[in-house]
Amino acid sequence: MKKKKKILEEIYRRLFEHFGPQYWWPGDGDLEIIVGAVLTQNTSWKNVEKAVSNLKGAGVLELNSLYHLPLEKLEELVRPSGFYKIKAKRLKELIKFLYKSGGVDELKNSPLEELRNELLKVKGIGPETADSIILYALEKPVFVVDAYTKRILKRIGILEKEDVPYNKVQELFMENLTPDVKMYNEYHALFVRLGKEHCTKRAPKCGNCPLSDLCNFAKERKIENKTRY
DNA sequence: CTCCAGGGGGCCA
DNA sequence: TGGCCCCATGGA
Repeated sequence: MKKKKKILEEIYRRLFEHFGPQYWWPGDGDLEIIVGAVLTQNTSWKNVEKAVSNLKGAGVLELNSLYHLPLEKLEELVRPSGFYKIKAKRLKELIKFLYKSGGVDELKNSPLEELRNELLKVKGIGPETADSIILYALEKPVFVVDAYTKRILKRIGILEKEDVPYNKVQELFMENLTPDVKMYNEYHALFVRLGKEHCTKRAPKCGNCPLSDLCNFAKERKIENKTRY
C-alpha cells in the first residue's frame, strides 16, 4: 500500500531531474488557460495554438468579448482545433458559467470540491477539463489525469490497462501525494512532456527515456532487439 | 492511404 | 455501468 507512494515519488523525481521544471500552462492568462483546456480535448496542442492565435488576433480572448461573440463567429475562429462546432458550443457554455459567476477571480474564492462539481455540470466540461482549469487557472490542488498519464502508468505496470476510470487514477495520486499546487502542476506537465518525447502511442523512443528501466514496454522492446539482432 | 492528438456526450441494452 | 459511435482539423 505504501509501495505505490514510493514509486510515484520516484517517477516525479526522475522526470523533474531529467526535464527540469515545465512552468505550465503554456500560454498566458487565466482565460487563455481555460479556453485552451476546452480546445485541447482529444486534439494536438499545435492545432490549439492556431485557434488561440485566431482568438487573440480577433481581440476576443476576454470574458466580456467572448460572452457577446456570436456562436458562428466563434466557430470560425476555433476551427483549426477540430471538433469546432461542438467546441464553440462548449466554450459558450463555459463562458456563460464564468460570466454568471462574476468572473475568473471570483471563482478562486470558492472551495475546490464545490468548484469542481459546478464545472462538471457545464455541458462539455468533463473531469480532465475541469481539473485542468482548477489546477492551472485557479491554482487549487487537484491532480490532472490524461491519456499520457494512463499510458505511462500502464507501461510501467502500475495500471493493468489504460481503460481505467478517471477518478481511480486520480485517487492513486491524491491518496499517495500530499496536495501541492506547484508539484501537481509540474507532475502532470512532466507526464505530457514524457508522453510527447518518449512514451508515444506508436514508435516510442525508449532509448534515452528517463523511466526506461522501470518500463515493461521498454524492456520488452529491448528483448525484441536482442533476439532480432 | 491510415493513424493519431493533453475528451466528452449521447444512446442503448 | 459498459460498449460503441460521433465530433473534425492538421501533422506524421
